[in-house]
Amino acid sequence: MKSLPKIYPFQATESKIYKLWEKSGYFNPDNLPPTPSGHRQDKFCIIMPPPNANDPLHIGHAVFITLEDLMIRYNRLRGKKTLWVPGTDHAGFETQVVFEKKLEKEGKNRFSMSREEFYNAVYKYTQKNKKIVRQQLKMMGASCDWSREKFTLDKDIINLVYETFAQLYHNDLIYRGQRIVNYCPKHKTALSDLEVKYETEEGKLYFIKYNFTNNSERYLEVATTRPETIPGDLALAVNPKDSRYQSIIGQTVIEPITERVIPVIKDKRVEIGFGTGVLKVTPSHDPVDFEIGQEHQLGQRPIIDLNGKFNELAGPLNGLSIKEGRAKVLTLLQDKNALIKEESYSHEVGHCYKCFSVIEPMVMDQWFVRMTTPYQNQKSLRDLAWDAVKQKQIKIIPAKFEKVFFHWLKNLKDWNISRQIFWGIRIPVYYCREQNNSACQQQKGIIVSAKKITKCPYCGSHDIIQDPDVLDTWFSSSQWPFVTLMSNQENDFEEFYPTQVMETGWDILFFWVARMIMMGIYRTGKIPFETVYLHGLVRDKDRQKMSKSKGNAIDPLGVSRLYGTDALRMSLIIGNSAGNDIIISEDKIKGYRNFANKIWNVSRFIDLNLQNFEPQNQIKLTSHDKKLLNDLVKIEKKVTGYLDNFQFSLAGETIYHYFWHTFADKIVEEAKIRIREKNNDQAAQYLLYSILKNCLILLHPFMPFVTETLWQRIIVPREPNKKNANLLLVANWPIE
RNA sequence: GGGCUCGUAGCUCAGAUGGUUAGAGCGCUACUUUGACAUAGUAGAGGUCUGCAGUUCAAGUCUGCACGAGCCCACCA
Repeated sequence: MKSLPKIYPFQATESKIYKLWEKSGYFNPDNLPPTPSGHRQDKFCIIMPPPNANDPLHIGHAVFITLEDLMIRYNRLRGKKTLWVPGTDHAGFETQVVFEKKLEKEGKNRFSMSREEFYNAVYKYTQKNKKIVRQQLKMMGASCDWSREKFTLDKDIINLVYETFAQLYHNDLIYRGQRIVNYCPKHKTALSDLEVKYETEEGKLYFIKYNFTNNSERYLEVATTRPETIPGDLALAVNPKDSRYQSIIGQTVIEPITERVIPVIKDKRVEIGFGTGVLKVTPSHDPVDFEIGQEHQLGQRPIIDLNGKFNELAGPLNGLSIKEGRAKVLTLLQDKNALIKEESYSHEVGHCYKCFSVIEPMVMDQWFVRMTTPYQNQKSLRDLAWDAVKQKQIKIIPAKFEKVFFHWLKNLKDWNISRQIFWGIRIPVYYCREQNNSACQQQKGIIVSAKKITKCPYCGSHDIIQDPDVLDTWFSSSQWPFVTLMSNQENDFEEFYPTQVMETGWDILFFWVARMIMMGIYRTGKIPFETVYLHGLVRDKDRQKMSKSKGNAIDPLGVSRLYGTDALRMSLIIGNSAGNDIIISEDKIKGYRNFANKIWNVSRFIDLNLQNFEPQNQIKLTSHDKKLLNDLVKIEKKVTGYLDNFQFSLAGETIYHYFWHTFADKIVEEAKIRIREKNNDQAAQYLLYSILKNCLILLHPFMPFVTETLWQRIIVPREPNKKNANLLLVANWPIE
């Protein structure tokens, strides 16, 4: 047999090894061979957080692939029936934004094509990306079951999502309402509260005169940051406890721009200490004002349209942009001598998390999920999630995020799930415009239907239209654990739900994890997963978040081609503890490439020194040898303990350190002398062989390619008759 | 305005429930091409674990305060 090359040739072996695994069928839990102790009884299932099918994978994906594959491989070696379900996400808004940018470059936009054309073009685009993502996952060594791959727009997935929508609607947990929502004027869609990012901005606080109607000499002074919304004012408000203003409650003033008469009301939401203690109430363009308006039945006066321009109700501002409108209002106020003063003022302004446009609060008809309302003698969705974590049915790692989780739930408001975009799952609702019988009127003409319909099921009218909006991506994602299992093999849901681990980034704890817990329990009565493991974000040497636009991103494929996938994986595991951001650099990856080479060369040396060695032979070991083997058992126990506790970095460091500085530096060096002095010392050979074999198993979840390559080369030919020994992928973990 | 986290070697970070001379990678210095590996080996330099006070037989690890850094949430217009 030809000896191994001096340097680990990862380029030449990785894809071959992956094919070998795929061909075995062992990624599929149904095909896994039995273990020495018999049947694989315990289950271990992870549902992959589906990467967005709108771009190739980046280094952040490499983190989750590595950690999840590590857990899956470890548990497979431990003899569990393991399932890792892969999939991709259509990522509604995100993908639409990416695609629109692409269109922009080509000089087009989404309004220059029909809704259907747009949808089809994006669909094609995501299909292309799905293929790329699949290739990349394979390259990273992901041992997921491709026969169960899912896409969030698969028909069966959509149907299940629609079922949930209908169920929520019938439980009165979903409602349509005219409410004030976060509106991005650039993308022309509403966003959920989570999609608004607040940032401190230096602005101005303007103090403005509102004259009383009964006495033009007297006026109220109002402080505002947004004078351009004055034409939308429907009242002024003061705090009922504010002694300064008791006498003027109930009087009327003149709004200074369009000179309408508006009342002065009292409301506890007004802070006595802020500005002058008088608030201008603009119910159509401010969330607090909206609430005040509702309570005092002030009605609505929208002066800004969906393009972010003022309309005719804004009087002299008609047709202007918001910025222009503000300038105009200020000149008008000055002309009227109504602007008392300006103060500089820094405050938090909401921005679209994608394009950073200033969010315009707008009153729109939208679909909401009730988060804090109990239903049918059940707890609210919020409380379902709250209790599951509180009662430790679900454990969050690291635990510090449990606090964050509860804090978020505490302040939760209803969830806006409708988006005014084209790409995504269309809301399964139709409106009957005739409503020509009482049954239909009772439903307010709202028909929730998963199937496309052409006539109203209540009154038979053909004058129906489908709701134009699509669902927030996170609405479908929140159901991912059970819809993936329900739509796969017949028994998957019964067998694998609840899953064992949900591994994802801490940045989507609210977006995704919290909502998965709510929806999972709501729909199935069971928690979706037992443990949530949150990894950190990948940052560069200077702690900057990696991104393509910053140009500091490490391309996982690039480094994997340069240094090997195993090196990349190891560098993403070591130094990466739950919840903490992970910093990687090319130097670090190089270091683990060197380690892969170390493993290779120790194996190469052993391979060259195993003449006449039969692993089956009875061998008399020295007491020193026995001690060394016993030390190895200690290491095995330590690594196992760390892995069971999700301390992957410590597990990796332990085996790394043992392999290099104990096995290679000491044990191999000592054995080298014995083998040289006593021709082919059988005990020394046995020692090296068995330690190497166990180390390959221990290292396999971390560095699957190099270990499997060596297993095929060194172990398999020497133990040809052993069942299941043909693939390291399904070998047996050295300790129970 | 509320909440959370962090401050350990030149750099980037580990150090669970407090317990022997505080660890890793990279970097640095000197020597070594010796038949597994120079993607290496041997030897070594480098830390009063931000500061102060406290709890304890014992603190990087727990408590309080101070200083410094970062993050999240939030309707004071």
